[in-house]
This record gives sequence, structure tokens and C-alpha cells, in this order.
Amino acid sequence: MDELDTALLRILQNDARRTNRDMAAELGIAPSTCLERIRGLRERGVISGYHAAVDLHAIDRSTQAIISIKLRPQAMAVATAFQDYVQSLPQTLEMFMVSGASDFLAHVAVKDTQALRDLVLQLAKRQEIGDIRSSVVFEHHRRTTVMPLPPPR
Amino acid sequence: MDELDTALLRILQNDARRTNRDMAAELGIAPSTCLERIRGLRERGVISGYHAAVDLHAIDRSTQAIISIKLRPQAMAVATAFQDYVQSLPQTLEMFMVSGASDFLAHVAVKDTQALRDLVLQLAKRQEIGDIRSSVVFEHHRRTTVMPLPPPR
DNA sequence: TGGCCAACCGAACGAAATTCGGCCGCTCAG
DNA sequence: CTGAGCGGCCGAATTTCGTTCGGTTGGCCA
Repeated sequence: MDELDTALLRILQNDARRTNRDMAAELGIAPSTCLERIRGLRERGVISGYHAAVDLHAIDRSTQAIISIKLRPQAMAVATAFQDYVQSLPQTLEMFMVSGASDFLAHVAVKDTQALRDLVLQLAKRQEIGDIRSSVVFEHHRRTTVMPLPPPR
Repeated sequence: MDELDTALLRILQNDARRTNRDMAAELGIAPSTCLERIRGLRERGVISGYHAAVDLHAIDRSTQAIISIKLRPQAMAVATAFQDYVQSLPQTLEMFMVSGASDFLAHVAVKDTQALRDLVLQLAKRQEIGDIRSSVVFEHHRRTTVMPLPPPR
């Protein structure tokens, strides 16, 4: 995990389709070396995959929300089943199981607020839910480049 | 945005490095046709980019949290500046500006709970903050495949 | 019914990925 | 101090792939 590896991480997180030759040239190393390094990053699990990013507006899913869910204490035993259910919903982008006031946060994307209403009503049917509240997402920004953190001084 | 486009979306979200020939073979079309379709998806903005996914454990950032922040009403005017600040922190993975009890949710990843403590204390120094509370993320699952939603029946 | 247009195909060409043998420099043991 | 071993890097050769482009087809509208 040296300087070269982090540079490759940075490049590939920005554009996973950069050619090997191109990256090698930018970093001043041989293409074969570059390939070897990237293979190492994959084998060590540092790079877990390569994914195309889809624009939610382009597929008519411009409305996003965070749905906070608290289970009934007696239903916490079935938390995993509940989690699987929410994750299986096509509207769900990501799901957090968290400490604090809520047990789960579901980040969802739907067509419009009407569809959001329908989704919340559908979720609220689940018996294991003790409390549910939704927040509309006005803005969402995801960092494309995730890097190792330097040790704090 | 027909059947072929969605199939390509599915494939490329799962593995952005699949070869063009490979995808064409799987879908039973010519490589040139496949290339043309993918170019169309990019030009229409449906595919916004290709990104390598980095494993947070592998880079020693196994501790995640959601930090909920409410600004002081008088400070809402500087919400954008505050947002830019939080997003600029290397610990921040994504940031939501939301309706409801909080104004912002920051999804962060750090080395351990000690580093999380430091981060919260650092954030709490900001004068525009009226309330801040953090939740540890026990589990996080992101969907790799985002698809257009069928119209509800 | 005839013409037009968009989309698909397949071959050809240039470029890239991948392999592999050899070389260099570092490390560690003698 | 020195020599052997080893990990990592390089560069050429081979194979595979991306990309272009001219031709063709099928559907749609006048």
C-alpha cells in the first residue's frame, strides 16, 4: 500500500475504464508493472469491484428520501429478516443499521413524492415497525474518491 | 431505453470492466451494436461514469457513522458553505441535505471509535451548528444495481 | 407501394491487455 | 564483507479487444 497503489486507487475510482497503458504512462511505470499492481489491489480486496454509475434523474427516479425506522423492542429478533425485506425493495439504494434513536435508515429513490408516499405506506404495514419517519433528500453528494486516512497528528 | 439498454445497465453496474465483445456475446448482438448502445447511454447521461469500489476495511476505515446535524436557524443562510466544509473532510463518504428534524446527514468512515470521537468534536466546534448527534453504523449495504422502476400497477 | 431513416451487422485496422523471460537492487545469512 | 536468494520492475511478443465504416435490412410514413 505505497504511493503507487494510492495513486492507482485515485485514478480508478475516478474512471474505472482508463486504459492500463494510459495509467502507466501517467505514473511513469511500465504497463506490465501497472497491471501487476492493480491485480494485487484486487487480490488483496482493496478494490472490490468496478461499477457503472447510473444517473437517477435519467431513469426518472429524481425523488430521494431517508426513511428512519425503529422496530418494536419485541421484534428486534427479526431485525435481519426485516432488513432483507427492505433491501429487496427496488426503491432502496442503501440501508444502514445504526445505533441511536432509529434502528435502520433506508436511502430510497423513487419517481416522485406520490411514489414516496406509497412506499412509506407500504413499509408502515410491517408489524415489526414501532416508529417510522421519512425525510426528503434535497441534495445528495457521494464522494467518488475514498482514500486511506493519514494518522491524525 | 428498451430491454437491451437495461440489460447493459445491469451488466455494467455489476462489472464495469466487462469487455465489449463479452457483453455482445451474452446479449446476442454484434460488438459494434453493443458499443453504439453504450455510447448512447453515456451521451444521454444515463451512465454518468465508471468507478472502482474500494473496501473500507482494507484501508483501515472500518468504523462508520451517521452524523445528524441541525444548524442554528440564524445560520441557515450559510448552509452551503457548511455543506462544502463537511464534504471536504476526507472522512466523509456522502452527505445528505434533508427535511425533517435534521438539516444534514453525514455518512463518515474512520479508523475506530476514537477517531470518530475526534471527528465529532472537530465538527462541534462550528458555530453554525445548533444540534449534532451521531449514530454508529453497525451494517451498511449499498445496492450495486440501480434500475428504472416499473410504473406501479 | 415506394422511399427514407434508424439501427444493426461484420470485416478490417489500429490499439490495448496480458504473458513471460530476464534484469536489477535489496536483504539476509554465512 | 560477500554471495545467494528473492521480490519487483521492465520490455518485447502474442493474443485479444476496441473502434470505425460501408453495406444491409426492416419498419414507418407519405
